[in-house]
Amino acid sequence: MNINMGRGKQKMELIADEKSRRTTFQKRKKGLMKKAYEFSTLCDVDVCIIIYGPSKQEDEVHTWPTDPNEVKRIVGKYYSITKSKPAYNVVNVFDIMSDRKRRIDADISKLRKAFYAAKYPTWHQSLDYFSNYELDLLLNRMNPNIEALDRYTVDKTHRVKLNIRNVVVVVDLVGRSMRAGQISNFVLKRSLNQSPFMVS
Amino acid sequence: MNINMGRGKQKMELIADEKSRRTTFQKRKKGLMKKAYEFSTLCDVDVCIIIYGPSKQEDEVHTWPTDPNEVKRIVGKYYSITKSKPAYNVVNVFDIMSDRKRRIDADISKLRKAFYAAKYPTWHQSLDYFSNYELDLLLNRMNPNIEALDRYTVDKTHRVKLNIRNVVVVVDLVGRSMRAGQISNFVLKRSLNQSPFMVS
DNA sequence: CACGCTATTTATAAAAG
DNA sequence: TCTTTTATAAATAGCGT
Repeated sequence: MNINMGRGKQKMELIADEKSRRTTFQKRKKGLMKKAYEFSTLCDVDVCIIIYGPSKQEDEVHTWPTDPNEVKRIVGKYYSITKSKPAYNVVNVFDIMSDRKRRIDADISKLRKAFYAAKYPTWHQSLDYFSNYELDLLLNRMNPNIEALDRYTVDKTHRVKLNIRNVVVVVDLVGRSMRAGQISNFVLKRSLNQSPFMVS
Repeated sequence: MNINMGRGKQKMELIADEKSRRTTFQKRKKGLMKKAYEFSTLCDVDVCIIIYGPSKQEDEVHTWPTDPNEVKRIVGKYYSITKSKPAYNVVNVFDIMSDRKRRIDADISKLRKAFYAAKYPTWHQSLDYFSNYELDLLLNRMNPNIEALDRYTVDKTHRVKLNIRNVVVVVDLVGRSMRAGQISNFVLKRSLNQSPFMVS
């Protein structure tokens, strides 16, 4: 056996050698994950780490926690915290929408039935968090029935309009029992690199 | 001086004593951040850490990188990677929308002018990333002029519809020169805990 | 390339100031 | 309560199998 030497401190800069860079990536990724786990356990705090592998492979993403739902939850919390304070001119939806609501109610009712009939009971839950990920799932679930749904909505004031340029529009017409101020929930998702898709 | 002892390994479980838990939180947070920095530097990878403080204070969120835009960028990447594969029935927007586009074009043109006149040049940039955070900023900027904008959109097919139940709808009518397939960009943001707001 | 090994450097729990 | 110190545990870079 040789005498080991030269494992000293290294400069804090990009590791030039690709081989050792990959090795270091693996080791330190593991270390970071472990630290996150310990930190979370010892102090009982929400921690989330997202790491991208050095390759261009899209599937090379590593997270802690592993569960995408947890990642989403923690990230969502971040967004709700860091968002700028709304400075809206608040309009009383209840009053202004009242007559429009009446006009739309009948249609909504039909739509709601149609949608429930389509058996997407998880939708409500999905909407409880702002989540690009979940909206995607939702969209995928909806898609087979969008045409049918659309037949109900064509030419209605509240219809789904369109999706252009990687902007996908989804309309939640389930309506949540249409309590005051709840006409319908519009959920739109803009995602990059997405195929053109349209609800006409 | 006393002889130091008892700094040994500790059980991997919640630290009962609040005082030392807080101390550990600070120390390990710092350590984790440092690790993330080193990792990112040595291996040139995107890393993002989000940590919530143990208190209930909403502003107790710590991230690495510190820059919210970086956090947003990295998180956005995560979403675009983990999203389920779209299984859309792709419709050729160019064809189907062509005549509707013609009808709408004139209005869009007016709207675009109105909007540019309102001097929100940053909007385009904002739209380059899916970002709850940025959409908030955008919405806040738009708000003072939404009424004016709305006057143009009332009763148009492409008007902003409404926001109910913490779902905020924003319409980008800038139109990006209305190239084929680009009617307009609809941007909707659903954010929790937000005041009722409506564009009627 | 995936594992061990070990010299060193780091991180950090607890004590001290 | 904060800051610094110190003993110990962990992490890990370079090497070998």
